[in-house]
Amino acid sequence: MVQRSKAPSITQVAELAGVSLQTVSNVLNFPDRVRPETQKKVLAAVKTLKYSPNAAARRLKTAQASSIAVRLDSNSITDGDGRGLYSGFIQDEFVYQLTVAAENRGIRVITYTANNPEDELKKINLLCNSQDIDGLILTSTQLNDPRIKLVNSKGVPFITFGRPWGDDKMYSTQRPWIDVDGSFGTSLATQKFWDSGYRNIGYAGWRFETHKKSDPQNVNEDRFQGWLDTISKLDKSRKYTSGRNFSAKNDESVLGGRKMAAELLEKFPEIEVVVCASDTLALGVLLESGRLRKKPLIVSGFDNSPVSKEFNFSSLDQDLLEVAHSAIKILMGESGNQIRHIDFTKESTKAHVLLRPILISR
Amino acid sequence: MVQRSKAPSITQVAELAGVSLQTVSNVLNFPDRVRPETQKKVLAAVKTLKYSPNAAARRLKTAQASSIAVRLDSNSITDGDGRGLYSGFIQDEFVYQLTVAAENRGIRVITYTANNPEDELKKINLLCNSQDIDGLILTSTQLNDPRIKLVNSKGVPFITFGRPWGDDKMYSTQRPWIDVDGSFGTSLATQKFWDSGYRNIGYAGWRFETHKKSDPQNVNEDRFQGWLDTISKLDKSRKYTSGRNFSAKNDESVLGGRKMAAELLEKFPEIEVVVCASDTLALGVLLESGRLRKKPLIVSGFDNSPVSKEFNFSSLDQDLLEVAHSAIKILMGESGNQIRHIDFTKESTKAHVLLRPILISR
DNA sequence: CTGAAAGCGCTTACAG
DNA sequence: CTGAAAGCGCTTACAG
Repeated sequence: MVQRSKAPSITQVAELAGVSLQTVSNVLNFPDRVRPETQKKVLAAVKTLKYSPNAAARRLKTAQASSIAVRLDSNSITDGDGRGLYSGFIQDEFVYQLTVAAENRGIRVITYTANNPEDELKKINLLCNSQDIDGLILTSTQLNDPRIKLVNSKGVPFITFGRPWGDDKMYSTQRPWIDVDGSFGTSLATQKFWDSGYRNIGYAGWRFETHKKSDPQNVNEDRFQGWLDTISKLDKSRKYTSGRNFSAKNDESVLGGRKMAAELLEKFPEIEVVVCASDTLALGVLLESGRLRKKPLIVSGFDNSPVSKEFNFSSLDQDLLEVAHSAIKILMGESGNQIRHIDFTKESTKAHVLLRPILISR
Repeated sequence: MVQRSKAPSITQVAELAGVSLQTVSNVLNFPDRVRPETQKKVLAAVKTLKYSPNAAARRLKTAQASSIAVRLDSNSITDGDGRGLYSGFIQDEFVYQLTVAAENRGIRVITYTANNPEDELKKINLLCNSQDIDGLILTSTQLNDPRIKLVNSKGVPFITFGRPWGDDKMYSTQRPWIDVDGSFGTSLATQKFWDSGYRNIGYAGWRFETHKKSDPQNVNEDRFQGWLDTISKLDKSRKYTSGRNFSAKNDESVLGGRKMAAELLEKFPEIEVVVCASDTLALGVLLESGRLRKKPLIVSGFDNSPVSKEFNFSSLDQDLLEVAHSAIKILMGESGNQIRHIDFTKESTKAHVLLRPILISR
């Protein structure tokens, strides 16, 4: 069995190149300080020895972990309530793209898991205290999220993927976030269907509580609002103000979609198209309407997941590579390789990024 | 803005506790060496200061990264060919469970990505040379996988999730792996359906080339073989030897499943049940047979993904937590917190673990 | 059981 | 442009 060979150190590179440690370090970190011939010698030695700097030593000296952490969740559903066909699609794809974006800046991504919120606080605490990370990605944030308080107390830069709905400080630079504009998405789908000549465009989404605030207070409401505002504006012949016409709400499951299709077809037989809050719901509407009628309803979904591709319906695509790049920018600024507290008042980087989904027509 | 507070060091703990560094280190790493009263003092100081050892310093000194790496793939399909409804389910769930299992042993999981095989070699090379990891998880291995050669040359312990099909050294301790027994799975489903009284049990799977070797040479063939062997044994009334009776092969897509349902129903109208190679294929068979007949065919899928739950059909479940635990054992042995080269001839840990899926009946 | 000291492999002021 | 030296925060033989 091959034993792990002791990796070459900077000392060996210096010896082989016939220069001092300092020079080797300079060639690697500040090439400008060293004249070309010396650089060449050093680089040749680096190549010969297949040298890479020892990351632990560098981290110790620079006090920079050059790492960020992100939580991973299980996609295996344990209980009975539906979570759709591919609940983790966005999260998993985001983590993938985050790793891509981080690699581009020389940053490592460390994953962690949590059984419950307290467990997560412990894990984050350890990650920060051991100085394993100098930045954190938070997903699915709650109102008054205790994780934010913790991370702030540690002075570790963070960013949330998803707006902190309902938080007073939603637009404070203390609460940087990146999100995809759901309302814009459903509006876009509605408009496109209208432009294609359809006039009876319904909506199938998730349940939410009504309240008196003027702005949407969660994702469910946000996506619904995009459809409602747009169809109300386009179609003056009906009153959509109650929000009940042509729209239905149910669980995130194929069955939920099926139920809504049945409901909508019964109440509004003239309906032609249904804008849906998710690909799972869209599939439910598609299948059930195909069963009840000869010709299924036209549907659009959300996330452009494999489901929408396999069943060939339109869907709103979130550009997760761009989401990930934006997240990294908020942690590191426009360039450079350090995770740091960005001064959003002085730099061009924005603390809040709302990306627009695009409609993939099928 | 809260600046990142300088974390407490072992020196400060020692001062507060009124002991030497050495003693603090001992309390943390070898508690037995220190008497209880001293331990108490030290632990109190640790708590007061919220001290965690600096991971970089520990790594530098011990020359152990206490980290493993695993590749992440995108689940977003770029080209036209079907990859099913949830191609990444097993991989993503495995990475999640791997993180859980690693955390239990104090090991970090680092993710990386690769655009192509050469890129992956570069990434692995860097990870090893910078001593960021001391163990590696490899998925989707190829015949004569160059990654294995590379990692072996670095002397970094590794394990593959998935058997190295066709490799001469498949059962060598130089090639440790963990896998799920697909053949056993489809056999199990076939047997259960038979026991329930069904007699006309077909199979819908992926395409593969036939060859002259006696053993299956890939996953596709392995899953097919489980059905064929079992049904041949149970049903002496027919000849299944050609492997063509009651079985069909196609792409991993809903459409592929649909095509096979149509084909099987036409050729064998008496067919009642179809054992499928995946949940995606099972859904295709379910939907198409429901369209062609009043009563859809009974199907079973593979992976117990959300698809099988949403559409309520039976599926073969891989216990990925156990897969992950086995992977960690192969890298670290039965206990302890070091990633190392296990001497499989001397320890009870096995270099090859083939887990049995269980049938979730719905 | 406890302490003083060396050293892991880097980076970085500082001096030349 | 280059070199000798200090020090990051640990762990670990070694001496008491």
